[in-house]
Amino acid sequence: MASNLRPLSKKEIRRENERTILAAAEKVFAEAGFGGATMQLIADVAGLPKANLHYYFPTKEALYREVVQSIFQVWLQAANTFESAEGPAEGLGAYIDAKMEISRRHPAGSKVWASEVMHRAPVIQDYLETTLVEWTNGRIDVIQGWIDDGRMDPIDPRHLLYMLWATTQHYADFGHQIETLNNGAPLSDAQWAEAKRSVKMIILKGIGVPQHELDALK
Amino acid sequence: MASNLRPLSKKEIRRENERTILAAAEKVFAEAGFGGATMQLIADVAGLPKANLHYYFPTKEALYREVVQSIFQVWLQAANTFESAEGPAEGLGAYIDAKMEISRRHPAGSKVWASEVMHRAPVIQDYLETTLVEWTNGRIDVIQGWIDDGRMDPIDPRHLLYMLWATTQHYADFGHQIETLNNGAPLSDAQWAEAKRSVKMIILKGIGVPQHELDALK
DNA sequence: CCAATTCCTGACCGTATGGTCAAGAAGAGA
DNA sequence: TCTCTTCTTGACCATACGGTCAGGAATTGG
Repeated sequence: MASNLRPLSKKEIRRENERTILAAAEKVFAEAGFGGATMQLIADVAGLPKANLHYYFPTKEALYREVVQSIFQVWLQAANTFESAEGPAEGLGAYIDAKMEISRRHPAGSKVWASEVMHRAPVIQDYLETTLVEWTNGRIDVIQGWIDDGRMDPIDPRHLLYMLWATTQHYADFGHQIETLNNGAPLSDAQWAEAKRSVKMIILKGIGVPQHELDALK
Repeated sequence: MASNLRPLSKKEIRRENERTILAAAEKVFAEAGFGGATMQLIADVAGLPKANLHYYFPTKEALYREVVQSIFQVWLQAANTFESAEGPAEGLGAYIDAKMEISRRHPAGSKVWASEVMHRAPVIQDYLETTLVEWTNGRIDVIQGWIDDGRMDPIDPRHLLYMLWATTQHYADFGHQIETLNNGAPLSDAQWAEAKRSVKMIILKGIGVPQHELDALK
């Protein structure tokens, strides 16, 4: 019973429809892959006629590109937790929390991203080569700084980053497998908390963060 | 100039063609996903007419199922390194080595597997619920035994396994991203060695394996 | 040597898909 | 109110796809 008394303005209509279509597309692309997704199915999920999708997004590729780009934005935002941190325990701990939360709240987005990269990034290769490379190099400098300050072991920062990405995104991308191994049930709040705790503990301890800093994380 | 003097027997022909087709299919499914892959493209890669594929594998789904199952076998085999181990350093260390080697040698297979699971395992859900569950529970017992013996910290074995899977498979599934971040070049022998070393060190130290056991790993 | 069986493949078919279009409905702006 | 622009959508189209099939070639087994 949504009260739609006042008719929507054209601008509102456009914004609303684009949002609806993008949400439906993210879901369908995640579940079926780019090749397996059909415009008809996306339209059905969005509750709009197929021709209407093509009014807002000229081609399937264009729609897909928008989906991937919006995911990349979310991804980059989480990465900011890194910046202001004062040391590895705080910085990496917050980063892990943020990425785990994304895996929990936006599993479809994570899957679309994974699928895109697995297929050699046909539509966002330029992003990888520019934004991602810059971001990564910046974080490598931060981590190297921590190493130079003796706040963690001399780990190759790249492999540490890969491990962070892999582990946190695994909970979204392989969520179905995890669910199956959890007797078919999604992880409960407590299980998610335990997952975060385990990941943080293993990694932070593994890179040589002093015990008293770990204790401070609760 | 392969010397094909003696004509192949029917059985050899069948074995050879099935192998060729499965190899081509694995590659194409990995690169394009199930929905994006076409029988025509698989046929081209295999160097056979499309109709010939349908002679050996009745449908696209049947061919795909064979590919996924063969990957699952490789996966299970690597898992045996676990069994005979005498402690976490040796057992998990060997397991990580084995899985990293699979990621390096069979990236396409890993990608197909990842894609299948991401799409909620439409064709191998029964395997997940039987073989994988059994295997996982067995390893959990092994790990729990190590914990009970005080050979490692009391980590939830499930999340440790997820981290192992995620991290090792990441080098295959996200190999393109890693390559991009490596100036577009594949990892060298030395870089692969360093990756293995980093992963093993972080995880084993992270779960509380005593330092002298880590040193023993080189 | 002669069936019987297995293998091979070009041509073909029905369907589903991405995309188009024309004609109308609905706000916007004056 | 009247025009202009934006939005909506059923019907349509060309193509590409998975799959079929008939008929010939090759190998097998007796």
